[in-house]
Amino acid sequence: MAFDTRPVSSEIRSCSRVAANCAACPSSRHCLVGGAAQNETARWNAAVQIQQSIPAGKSLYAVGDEVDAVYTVRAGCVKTYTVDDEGNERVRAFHLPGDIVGLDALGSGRHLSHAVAVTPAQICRVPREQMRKLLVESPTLMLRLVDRMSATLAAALALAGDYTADQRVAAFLVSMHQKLDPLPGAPARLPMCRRDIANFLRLATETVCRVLTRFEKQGLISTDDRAFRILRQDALRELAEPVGITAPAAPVRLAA
Amino acid sequence: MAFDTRPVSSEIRSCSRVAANCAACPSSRHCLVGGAAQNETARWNAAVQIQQSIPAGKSLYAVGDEVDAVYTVRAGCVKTYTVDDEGNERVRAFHLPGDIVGLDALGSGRHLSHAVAVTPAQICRVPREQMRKLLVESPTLMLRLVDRMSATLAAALALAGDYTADQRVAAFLVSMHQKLDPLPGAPARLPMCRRDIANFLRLATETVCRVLTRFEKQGLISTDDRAFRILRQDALRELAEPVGITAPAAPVRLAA
DNA sequence: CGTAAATTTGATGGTTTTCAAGCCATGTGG
DNA sequence: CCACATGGCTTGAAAACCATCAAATTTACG
Repeated sequence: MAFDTRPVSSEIRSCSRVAANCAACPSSRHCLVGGAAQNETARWNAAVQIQQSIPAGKSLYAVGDEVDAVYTVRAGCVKTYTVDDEGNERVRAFHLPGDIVGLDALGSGRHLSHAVAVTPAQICRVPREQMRKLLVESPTLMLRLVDRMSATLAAALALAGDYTADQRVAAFLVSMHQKLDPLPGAPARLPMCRRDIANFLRLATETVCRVLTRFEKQGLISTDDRAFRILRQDALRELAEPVGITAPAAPVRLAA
Repeated sequence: MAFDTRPVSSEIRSCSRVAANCAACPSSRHCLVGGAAQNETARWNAAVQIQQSIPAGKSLYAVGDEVDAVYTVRAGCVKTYTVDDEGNERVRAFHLPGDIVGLDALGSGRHLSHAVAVTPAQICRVPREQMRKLLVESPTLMLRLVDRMSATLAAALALAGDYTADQRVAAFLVSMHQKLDPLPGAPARLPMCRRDIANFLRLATETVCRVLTRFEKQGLISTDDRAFRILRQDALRELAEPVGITAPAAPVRLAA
């Protein structure tokens, strides 16, 4: 059991269930509604039923569960994974603030993966029907969603190629740094343990570890436990480029 | 590269039309319409505009081409592949009799991959609009199509995992033997060269070669150039099982 | 029949995994 | 407060596995 007992923000500890308030949400700039017009934010806000604090290690849903809602991550980190015939866990994705969890099975109606909080997390719950209605009413949201889903698929397929450990780890660092979006000068802190990173990248834990130490020795990054800074973004991006999971530096453009 | 990749599609459109006759097609049992009711076969037959022989190495379409039709393979083998930034070819799939080629981009309207005949091939051309109409009119066809597409996606994702060369080759042999479906006692003959197999499986050509030789020494298969027999299906399937690209022995069952 | 391509085999090297051990922080019970 | 256990992280040594390089042999085809 991977409980993470680091101190968390008072915000997360205090509220278990509160009324949604997207306009004041600190993660809005990462969220699907971020930058949406006033009335759309309001509509979204009305659809979001519940904000809930999830302790680290707790499951949001399991394989086979009926899909009755999708979730957006407001704070913390949620991982989704599958389990094969032999019981081996296989991390499919890490979901950070603004990401949507639970879209994998909107078609079949039943979840194809497990979702577990990696760190204490705050999530917003959007009932399935509300979500569907929102998307029909708002072309902008729909476009954003399609954009995200295709990006997710591309990221999943990107890991399919036969890349070196260096390329995978570099791509992971760049991608994570981008998503974590730390304040200028501040380090980014990875929410997940090395084992999960390795599993996600299809590498041995030791390999991830060794690559990180080498990157640090080469002056590409600096690390301190789970926190890291990118010292030479150009070199790291060049390494990561063939993997192609890194979005361009500019924020995702949306179709008009 | 000895392949003549000049596009053939204009030739296909302009050449004299051969009347399709699905009822008499030797590949019907592999085809989407195989086993369909009489009237559905007739509808499909009416939609199929052209049967055309394609010489080995000729291109059906290229990346960026407008999607104006889908094709079904009647005989021979067609491979689809993408080309990355560095010009490296990457085989996505081999299409055998009954398979549908060109579905990759029904949404975007432009092909995302190249399609080339690996051997002399016979293909049937179904214009896009006809295809769409057929699917709307025939729920059975639609179900069959969805079934095939999900199987294709599963196969693509299966190769994403980190499997050993033995597992990959075993899975390939089992899968191909199943699709080639040789007469009892007869060997199956692979239509594609070792290089394409290796590319598809993300292995070096020499590795594929060595694994095949070893499999033969171990008595799992017998080979003669591109032809092969499976001598110990159980052992081969056990090897291939983690990859999971092999359908169950029974034919695919369709919802009523 | 001869050339080019495809296939096969051998030798070598690099990358990654595996096995093993040590370090460090955290938590528990005496 | 200390001894001890635990789990995550790191490092080292060895082996497995596969790619690469090189060359021999076979096959395809004009």
